[in-house]
Amino acid sequence: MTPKRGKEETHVAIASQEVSPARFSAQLRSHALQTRIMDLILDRGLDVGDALPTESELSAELGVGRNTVRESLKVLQALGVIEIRHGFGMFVAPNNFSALVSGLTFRGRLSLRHKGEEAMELIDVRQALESGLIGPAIDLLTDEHVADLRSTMEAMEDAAKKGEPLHEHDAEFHRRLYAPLNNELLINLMDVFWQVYRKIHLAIGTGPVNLEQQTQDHWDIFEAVANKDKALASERLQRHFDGIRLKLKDVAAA
Amino acid sequence: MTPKRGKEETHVAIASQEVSPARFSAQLRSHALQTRIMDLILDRGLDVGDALPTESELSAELGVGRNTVRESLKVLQALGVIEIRHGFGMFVAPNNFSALVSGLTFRGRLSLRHKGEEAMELIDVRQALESGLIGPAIDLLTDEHVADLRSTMEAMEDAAKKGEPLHEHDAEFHRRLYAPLNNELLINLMDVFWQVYRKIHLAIGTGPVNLEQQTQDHWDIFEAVANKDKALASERLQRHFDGIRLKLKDVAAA
DNA sequence: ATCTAGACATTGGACGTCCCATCTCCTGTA
DNA sequence: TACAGGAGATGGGACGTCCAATGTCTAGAT
Repeated sequence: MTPKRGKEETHVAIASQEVSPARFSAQLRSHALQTRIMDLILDRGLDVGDALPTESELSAELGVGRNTVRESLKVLQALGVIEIRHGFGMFVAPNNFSALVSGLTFRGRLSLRHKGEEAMELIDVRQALESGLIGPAIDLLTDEHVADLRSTMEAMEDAAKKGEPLHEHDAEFHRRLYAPLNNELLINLMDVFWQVYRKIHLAIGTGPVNLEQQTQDHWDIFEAVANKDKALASERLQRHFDGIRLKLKDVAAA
Repeated sequence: MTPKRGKEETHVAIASQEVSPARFSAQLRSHALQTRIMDLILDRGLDVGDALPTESELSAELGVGRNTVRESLKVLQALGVIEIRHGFGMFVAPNNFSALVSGLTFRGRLSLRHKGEEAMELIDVRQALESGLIGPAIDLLTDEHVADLRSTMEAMEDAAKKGEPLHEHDAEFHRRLYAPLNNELLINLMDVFWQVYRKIHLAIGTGPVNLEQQTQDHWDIFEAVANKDKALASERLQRHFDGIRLKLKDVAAA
């Protein structure tokens, strides 16, 4: 007999955060193991780039099977905590949020099947972050930063003239826009959002792209930033994202 | 390029952005497996709450061992993609960013050993997000939202008078502040940041807390929001985070 | 007829073992 | 001196086995 799963009456109330008295050990044990490994790293004073004990050593020290510890290690790798190199060892990873990309992308694609709400939410957050932080960034802007931005824009323009895709330059532009803030977390976050947005876009198929318009938008933003006109820069960024939002809506409708 | 942080020891140069041609299969195979599972979910049209195939079925369908598929499943669980319930099955998880908390917390604690920079960066991002988004939130604020906020504040005041910790009310206040935006991603993100901040704070030991002052800060913010005074609300939020930042610095110094 | 306790099937959790893949480092040879 | 190849170590993966948790179903009592 094949009990058809998954199409039954919706199992409601999955994952309510309340303390469901039932599954205490279920979820928590593996999580506890992950925590123990992270604590071990912190306790031993390991720093970024330092090597962790081998899988076997960890298995012995933590008193769990190697397969079990491997599962936790994979999770830690996915969370960007450690880096695993086949045949060499495991190391404390540098800051790296790329792990979040896949999870968020999945969410986005899942929601796109319905109304694409979540993809819009992503744009909203990006818009708030970028247009809100451009002011503080301009405060800290140096000539060097402006020069970097200009060279990025020139590269983007070159690519546009050649008809090449400019997403890499686009990402680089936004990244450098906030470099003055010297906030790695922010840069990583925005990078993640950017990549997720792009992956979702790829998954649903990109509409027609207007390379010249896209380049001009960025030049306009650059101009406002170079002139240290915070209000104008913020407004143009706002517009920039409005445009992205509209385009996404169009594509989703098709 | 991510800005280089301080120490540059000469041992293993791992994790450089270079695409080491060797590490293709190593890192990518497990990642590919995760992607295959996510694609399988999307292809079959599974939605939040629907059941996935069992571990054995997945193992057979994907042509990999059960242990291997389990590692990927654990990763997907950690990324908040699926929910695993012992003895029952695996299900597509609802939006849930709590998975990111542990990874970010680890990062924060790791950085606190040096200069606590990363914890500060976290505050910066929160500050930018909250003070930047309070305006749009006020635009969409209804009387009901205000009532919710007021009741949260009253609960906080009660707790303060009893000398109880108010972190839960604190979190609730900030959550409800942005409820009008109806942006789940944002709420989840801010929740994550809040929890990470709290965990880091716990880990390094909380300094003396002034319950009355804390409550008053929130009342001030509430007042500005209830009066729909965007500028004042934004400024008071800004100051609120400035206070948090100072306190964190004090604790880290001790 | 209804309710409850316990058996049962299903499913994930943990572990051990074996072998393969890949990396680094060292050694030997040209 | 330089290059190639092997040795050793380490992670990657696959089964197989047993354990534990959970939901369901049935038999018995009331």
